[in-house]
Amino acid sequence: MAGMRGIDASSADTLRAAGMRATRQRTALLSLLTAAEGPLPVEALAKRGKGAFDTATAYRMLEAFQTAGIVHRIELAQGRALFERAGTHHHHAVCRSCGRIEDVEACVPASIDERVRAASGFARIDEHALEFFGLCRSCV
Amino acid sequence: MAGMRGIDASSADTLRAAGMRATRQRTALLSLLTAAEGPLPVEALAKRGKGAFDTATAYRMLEAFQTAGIVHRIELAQGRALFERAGTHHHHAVCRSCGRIEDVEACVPASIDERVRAASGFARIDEHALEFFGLCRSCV
DNA sequence: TCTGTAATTGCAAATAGTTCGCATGTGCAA
DNA sequence: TTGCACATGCGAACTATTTGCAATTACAGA
Repeated sequence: MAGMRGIDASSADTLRAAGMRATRQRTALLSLLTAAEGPLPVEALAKRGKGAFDTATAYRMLEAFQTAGIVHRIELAQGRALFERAGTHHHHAVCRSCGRIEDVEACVPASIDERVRAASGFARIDEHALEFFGLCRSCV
Repeated sequence: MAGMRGIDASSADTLRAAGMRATRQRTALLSLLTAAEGPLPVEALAKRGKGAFDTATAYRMLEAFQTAGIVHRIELAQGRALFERAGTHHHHAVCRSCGRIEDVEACVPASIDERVRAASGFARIDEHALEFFGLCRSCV
């Protein structure tokens, strides 16, 4: 792997490919998101970042990532946004008791976006989110 | 309509049927929600309530309504919760530009909740939410 | 490789939505 | 009609997120 400058090389490349500067903070944040096992709140990202970036900066970076389409923001926890690396289309199951979030493969027919567009007053529908709520095994 | 004590009679009945006191504030809030054309933030409910109830109280009432299953809370606007009268199962289309929210009839097959439960680590799935994102006609 | 410059960051202060404590008020069962 | 547990209003406290601004830094071009 000649030329690899570390585990963050691909994150830096992704950033530059998206037209944004590959700063130390952004590279660290994107690496964390890529390695994450699920959606995380900024608080958790900051903790995992071990001081590599400031919280306010994290929010700014995440907004930029969102705009670039490399990160998704979801609002499942009450009052706190969660962020996850974009790429694989999937949905979530949320435990009402402990808040645990699990990725879910199940999805709606691909044609549904178009069907909704036609039936609604919308000019275009380019994304959908599907969430399931219930109780995980640990919460009986 | 003998015996009807006003337009809020049914709201009061709904409250008592749910085992909660039919206070002036609760009756007013539930009437507003029932008459609403879509999900509303607490701010809008308070404004429509014209001083009939306090904002802090509105949050408390809405939490009680949620627990009783007569109101749904959704998190579509960034940072502010929206509330709507429960009853008809439906979903939402959200305009990324102006934030407009429209009800949508489209849904997933009824069997999907069970399928997700079986495939996931969840003991039970009793609800799902489906949101569509795009641009409404007014936002081109 | 060095440099200029515009983009980015850190810190601290400001917002905004939501929640809480507590004294007062009130629905409703008896 | 009355008692009292439950509800409400007010203000203060919280929490997540955003913003202003000066200092720092990535990286295109020399």
